[in-house]
Amino acid sequence: MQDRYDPREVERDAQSFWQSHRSFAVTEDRARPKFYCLSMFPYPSGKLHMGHVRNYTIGDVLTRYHRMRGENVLQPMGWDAFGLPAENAAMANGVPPARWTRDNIAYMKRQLQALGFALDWDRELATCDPSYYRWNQWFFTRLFRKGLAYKKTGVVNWDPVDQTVLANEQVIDGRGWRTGALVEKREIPMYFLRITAYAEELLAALDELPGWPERVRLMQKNWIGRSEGVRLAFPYELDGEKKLLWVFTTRADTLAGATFCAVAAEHPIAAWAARRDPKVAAFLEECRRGAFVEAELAQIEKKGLPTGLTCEHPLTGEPIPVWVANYVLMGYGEGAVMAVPAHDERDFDFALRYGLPIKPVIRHPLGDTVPAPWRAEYAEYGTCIHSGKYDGLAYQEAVDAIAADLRAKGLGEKQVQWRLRDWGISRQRYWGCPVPIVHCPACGDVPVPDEQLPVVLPEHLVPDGTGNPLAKMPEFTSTPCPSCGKPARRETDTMDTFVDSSWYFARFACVDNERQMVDERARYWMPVDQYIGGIEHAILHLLYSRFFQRVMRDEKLLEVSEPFTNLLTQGMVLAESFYLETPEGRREWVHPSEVEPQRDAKGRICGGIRRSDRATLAYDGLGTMSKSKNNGVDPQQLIERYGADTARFFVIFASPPTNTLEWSDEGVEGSSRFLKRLWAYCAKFDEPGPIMAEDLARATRFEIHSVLKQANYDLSKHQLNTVASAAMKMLNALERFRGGRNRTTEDGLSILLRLLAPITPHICHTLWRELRFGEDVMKAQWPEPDPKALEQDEIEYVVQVNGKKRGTLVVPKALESREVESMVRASDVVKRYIADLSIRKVIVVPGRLINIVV
RNA sequence: GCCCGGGUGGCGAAACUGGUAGACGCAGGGGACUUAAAAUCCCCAGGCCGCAAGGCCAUGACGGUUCGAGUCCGUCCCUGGGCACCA
Repeated sequence: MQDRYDPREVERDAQSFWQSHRSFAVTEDRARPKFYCLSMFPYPSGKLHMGHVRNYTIGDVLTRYHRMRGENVLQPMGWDAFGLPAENAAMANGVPPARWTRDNIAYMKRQLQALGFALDWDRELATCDPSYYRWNQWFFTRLFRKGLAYKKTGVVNWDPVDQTVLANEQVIDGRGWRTGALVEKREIPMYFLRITAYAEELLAALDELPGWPERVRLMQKNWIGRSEGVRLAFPYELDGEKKLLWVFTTRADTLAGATFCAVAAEHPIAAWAARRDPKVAAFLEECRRGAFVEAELAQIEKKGLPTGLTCEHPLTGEPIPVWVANYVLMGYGEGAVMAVPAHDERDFDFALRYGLPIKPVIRHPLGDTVPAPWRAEYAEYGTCIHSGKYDGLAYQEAVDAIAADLRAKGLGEKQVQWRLRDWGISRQRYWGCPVPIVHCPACGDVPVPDEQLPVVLPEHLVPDGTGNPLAKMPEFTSTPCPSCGKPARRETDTMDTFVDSSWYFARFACVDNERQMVDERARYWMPVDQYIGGIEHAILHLLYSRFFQRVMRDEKLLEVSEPFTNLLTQGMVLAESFYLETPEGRREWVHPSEVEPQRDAKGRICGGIRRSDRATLAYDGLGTMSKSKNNGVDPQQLIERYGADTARFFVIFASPPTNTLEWSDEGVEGSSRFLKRLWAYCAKFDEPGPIMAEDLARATRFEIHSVLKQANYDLSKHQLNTVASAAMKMLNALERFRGGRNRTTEDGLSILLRLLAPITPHICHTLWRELRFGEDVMKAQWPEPDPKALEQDEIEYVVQVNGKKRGTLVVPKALESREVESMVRASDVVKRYIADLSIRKVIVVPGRLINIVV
């Protein structure tokens, strides 16, 4: 065996062993428990980033651990290959997205292979392959026929110069990223998936996902957002016609305090008002150019105008003015609200601003009045006042009574409202899965029949930023209607890439099936037993996948309802970012490795200096590594310099998987040092050494097995950083005894190598063979601590006086608490710290600690 | 703004779900080896006071519960993620 650790050689040998033995190819095997371990597939952006390395190393550690436990483990890999960056790259370089994407896949695949992941590459898939996306299309047409996919208008960002739809990401400060033009909202027809039909089930089932982090379940719960309330109507008359303005409220108990109503800018009443009043029209125009994403919408100044319409209070018949306000969302509830300024903060601000009446109707903790400024107590539940017959009622009683009365008048009823909206999947973009619909002047929207699928996306096009190139391609758009055969137009919208990623995990089971979306094998492998991916996907991707899984279940394609039994959400890899503001106001992002950070008095980074030219840079804080901010650390250099095992060990050791990881290059060196030390220890393992004294052997054995016990516990909790620490502790324990193979060191080293094998598989593979422990460490049995090695005759108690540590006491193991107590009363510690004070109480925590209260 | 996390030495972290705060590492200091350096090995190391024994202070801040709080409760500060067309 070589003296020097050469990762390149070790990794090449191990990888070729796995390849020639087809070590990671798996098939259905009902004799063993199956374990489907999946990491979120990457978008092929060019090269792996640290987040990928972290994600896939965590997944690989769990995969190999479960394999060594004798389970039938599937770990596949694929590519989330459609998406916007490919179009951007195409525009920048004039290369078709297809070629850019496939080149990236080839490069990133080599990187994944270099990292030695135990992947079954036979199952590789890319969502941009027709063999994959045809099943998106097939499934869509089934949903369309069932009404679970449907068409309605939706709002998009419109760049009036490029005449194109922009993604939210492409809108910067309200302007198009390429043209700088003010972006407008535009309503266009789109296809939606009826996820709201599953809202109730998606919510209820969260309680039966013990393998998911509590916080993810909570986020999903809040996202789905079930609220119980009352849908009620304010009658009004328009052009001699009686009409109803419907609103939804969770606070029907405050109805008597409603002093005005407010409608969203997109509400029909707002449109009506705009036709009569140019000021309203201008306001709507302003809203149309205003914020689009919810985060901005929630922070804009609350503004509004009277529509000129007055309706009746449904209880009192009093006149209630109707306003249009920019804080009312068309997408939630009825697109209109009743405003109760006394008990709702937004309504309160709005009423103050426009001098609208504020009428308190709830007795809150601060009293019966609501003087400005706003206090959170005003919104609390309390008993009704100034509410006529409802006075004195508590929240629920009031809601029940009011709902019943409204119902009797036909002006309202209790309703469950969801925050969740249907999923708009149409994208006016080229590089995606074509929506399989043909528009026929005679037959309407006709789904493409199964035998004509897939609708193949032409791959040679290069988008130019002015709309979808498919729309300019008659060979694509002109097609006979599948229903009547007359000339018709093919839909050019493509699907949201979240559709692709909502079921790929099932397809890995049967990538080669050309006849079916999924088959028997998918029913064997599903659900995914362990899913691993970034916390940033906690809501959308995971919710869409849960929805898809249920629809597939209802289509009798799969049996289970939940796609992912256990979920590990890894923390993001963060890095600092710095930029130089150019004279034109653009930001030129400078890579952190080229920056000397500058710190303020508190030691916080507040800016930076570029090393090359001493330019002063602005600091943009810590954030996720991204191309746009030029702050990514390229793992390739790490792998080339230190080898895959060091890179793997480091990302596992640096931080627990769920923590965010603030990247720093220091520390990698230590991981490399540990592997070199391990190698050096093993290289001398067979050299003769001194005879090991019995008590040293016993102590070493105790150390190894107790560390192993803890490591196994940590593994079960997925706390992998301490498993890496455990391996280091084991090597430290073995090194205290220098050289020589004996029963103790052999036992210890074989445990160490097996414990470490999932993290650094290459070096462990080689050492396992070199030291003749066996043929393949991956086939070795997972180590369990020997209870005999853990036995101890004596226990060391910590002795505290009034909760402060004052000493220790070694006590024979078998003693009862009472006996321990009398021993401690006679001990030096008591003599020294207590002297003549009287002992009030002695608390003995068995096996651990004694606290004397004086 | 709303929803969900996190905050422990100079740095990454650990602490068996209320019981010895800082395991294991990184960076640092000292030493050995070397002509020298690198590599490797050994030792030291939370802060303050003290020659030492030892004492006091310390888990973002301030309160609370408890014999005992990094851990539980309350308020506040800082910070990361998500907010539906980035993936």
